[in-house]
Amino acid sequence: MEVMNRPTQVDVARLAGVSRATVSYVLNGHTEGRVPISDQTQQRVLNAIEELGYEPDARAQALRSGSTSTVALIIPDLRNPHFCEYATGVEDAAREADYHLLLSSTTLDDEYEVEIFKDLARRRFDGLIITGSSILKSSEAQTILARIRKRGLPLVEMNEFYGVDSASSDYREATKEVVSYLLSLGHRNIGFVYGVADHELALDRLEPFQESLNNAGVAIEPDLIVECGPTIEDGYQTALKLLKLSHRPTAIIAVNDLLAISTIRAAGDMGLRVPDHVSVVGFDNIPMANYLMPRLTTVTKDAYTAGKNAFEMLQARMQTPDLPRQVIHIPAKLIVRESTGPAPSQ
Amino acid sequence: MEVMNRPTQVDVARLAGVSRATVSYVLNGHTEGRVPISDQTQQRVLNAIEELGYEPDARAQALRSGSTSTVALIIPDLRNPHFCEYATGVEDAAREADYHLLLSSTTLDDEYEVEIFKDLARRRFDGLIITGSSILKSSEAQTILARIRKRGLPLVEMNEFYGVDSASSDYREATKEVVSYLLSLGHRNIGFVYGVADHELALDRLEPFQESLNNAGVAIEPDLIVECGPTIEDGYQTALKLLKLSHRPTAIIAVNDLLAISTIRAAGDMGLRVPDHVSVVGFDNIPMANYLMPRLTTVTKDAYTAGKNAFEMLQARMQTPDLPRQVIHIPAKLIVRESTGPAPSQ
DNA sequence: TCAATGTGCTTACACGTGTAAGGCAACACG
DNA sequence: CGTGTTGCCTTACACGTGTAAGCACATTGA
Repeated sequence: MEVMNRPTQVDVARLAGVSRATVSYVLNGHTEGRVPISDQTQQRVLNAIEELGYEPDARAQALRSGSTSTVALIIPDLRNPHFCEYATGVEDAAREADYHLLLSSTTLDDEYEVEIFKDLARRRFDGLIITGSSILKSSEAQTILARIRKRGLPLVEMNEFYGVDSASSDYREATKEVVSYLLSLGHRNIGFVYGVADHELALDRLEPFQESLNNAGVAIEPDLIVECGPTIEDGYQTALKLLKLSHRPTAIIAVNDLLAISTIRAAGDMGLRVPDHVSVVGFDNIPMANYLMPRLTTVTKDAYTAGKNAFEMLQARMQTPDLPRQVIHIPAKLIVRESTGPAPSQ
Repeated sequence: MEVMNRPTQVDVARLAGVSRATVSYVLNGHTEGRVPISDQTQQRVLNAIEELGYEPDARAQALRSGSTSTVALIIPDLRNPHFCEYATGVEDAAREADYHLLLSSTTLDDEYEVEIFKDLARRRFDGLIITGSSILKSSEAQTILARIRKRGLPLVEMNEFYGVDSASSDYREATKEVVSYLLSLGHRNIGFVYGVADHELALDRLEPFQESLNNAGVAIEPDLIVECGPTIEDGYQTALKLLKLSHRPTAIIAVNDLLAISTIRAAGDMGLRVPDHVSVVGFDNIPMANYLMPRLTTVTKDAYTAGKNAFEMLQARMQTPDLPRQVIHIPAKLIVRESTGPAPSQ
């Protein structure tokens, strides 16, 4: 098949019998004040455009105007519905503002993270949203980030690791709420499934967890806190391990809903019912949490509006770069459903 | 904060005391054969690059070279794990080949679909992968698509609606397998939750379903086939409706796993146990299907490798545009787990 | 009648890059 | 000494666009 080059303004101009600049003016609607073009000529140009199926070249426009109408989004894992929610929020907001989304997922792979980030830096986009900030640990990535910031490129982060704009919703307060809720149900042996790609990423859950137990005078068993990978299977294996302990936990907190799902499954496979024998709490309130068996007790973080907020923030910064630092905290709170109940008397 | 323009080759050249072309040659490694550059000069250039933190401008490169190293992917819904799997496959393959991903989700909204598509057409990318082809129904979108194809832009579709390259995995055979499996378990009253954004999108499940029942001499009750929206909640409501029928189905097929999840939930809310009272089958085999309560009987479609395949196909086409039409069928087959069982004797 | 003001269009430059073609010195060979 | 040849670098064009500046002509006002 013959590859046919797409038409440019030159082609349109030739067909309409005018200069290329005229085409550009017609396209951009500068035909009123500054550079008047007669209705007749405009019509000829428009006809030619129609006939050739001309579409402006976004690359040339980007080069010329400096703006790409693209924002880049880096998320840790496309497979986690939570981040998809977030991405959807960003995308919808971006679409509304006529921006495109350049999406990269680091697929939770440290090796690639820096690579992706470096590669992304070569691209031109008008703004960048970073979620899982483990990317930024490598010194190489740090250098690039410093450059980006120096250049004044709008940057929004989901967590609050850098001094840039952030639409964050940390789970600190909510985690305390979770723990005191479980304590009030009589649980004293609480397991913690810490499945993350990067340790720092979920400290807002681990730290208040330990702190709350301390404050309540409950001893923290180190082997009840198990660090593992971020996949469903990781969560499953870890939960199995926890439930096989001699001092088996009566409640398990998983750092996200995905892991909570496989924790419930693990309990089931050991003949334990949720919540009768074990209570399970997740985080993120992914859309399906309310449709599972049992319905999942979890912590909201409206990822969709968080994503929307992040983009809007980015947009504000793009419009007025001199804005003071923006910070939004998105409130998170415990949602009690069916996966938690009183500690078994035993 | 002062917005600082990023350095260009001109800046590097000035600092290194050479011409801009020299910088370009050093950057592209043409220093051996065609345009030799002395080691000393190369070093000066590299130092200047380092000092300024120069990174080539992807826009200019794209304009100059004609290639954007970007492929666009349109998926119907970022919120459905199935499509996320697919997107992850595409992304991984793309990354490996040093391509970027411009991701658009139509968010299942007809109004936006055409808009997105038109908008995307203005962008330059080296290839396009389309999944849910309802986009292509509007005549406007058709025109654009025709142009794209005429221009010879590599195009891969997931379904097989257009005569282009396709990495499809239709569910026709697998659906027959599902029905005969359910029939063998004694089910005669089988419900069908048809939750899709676009009717055509799941005909590969509806048609063989009806056909198989016909062939088996089982009457098709029209009210057992319920069309609904694609969200979890849609599936939940629809399943409730089905289960409240006087001739309540003993098995329900949902067109995807997401809807199957909420179908199971609906059964639970009506006091029906799965699979004892009702059997449920989904499609797509999303990663969590094997971790649900009960584990979901579903139909595989390895979305991840499907995505990978789609990209590889696209790449083959990009490298050699004259390739004959490529078609891959990804095999799909029934996976029996825990959500199906013998029809209740009643 | 002649400058001043529109009107309608064109010519020309810039954005940052890749690369063909050309120039200039040094050196080898007859 | 004249004529390649080689090594190193520069000048110049092209990609497709937006827009400032300029040019030709008609119309107006004194």
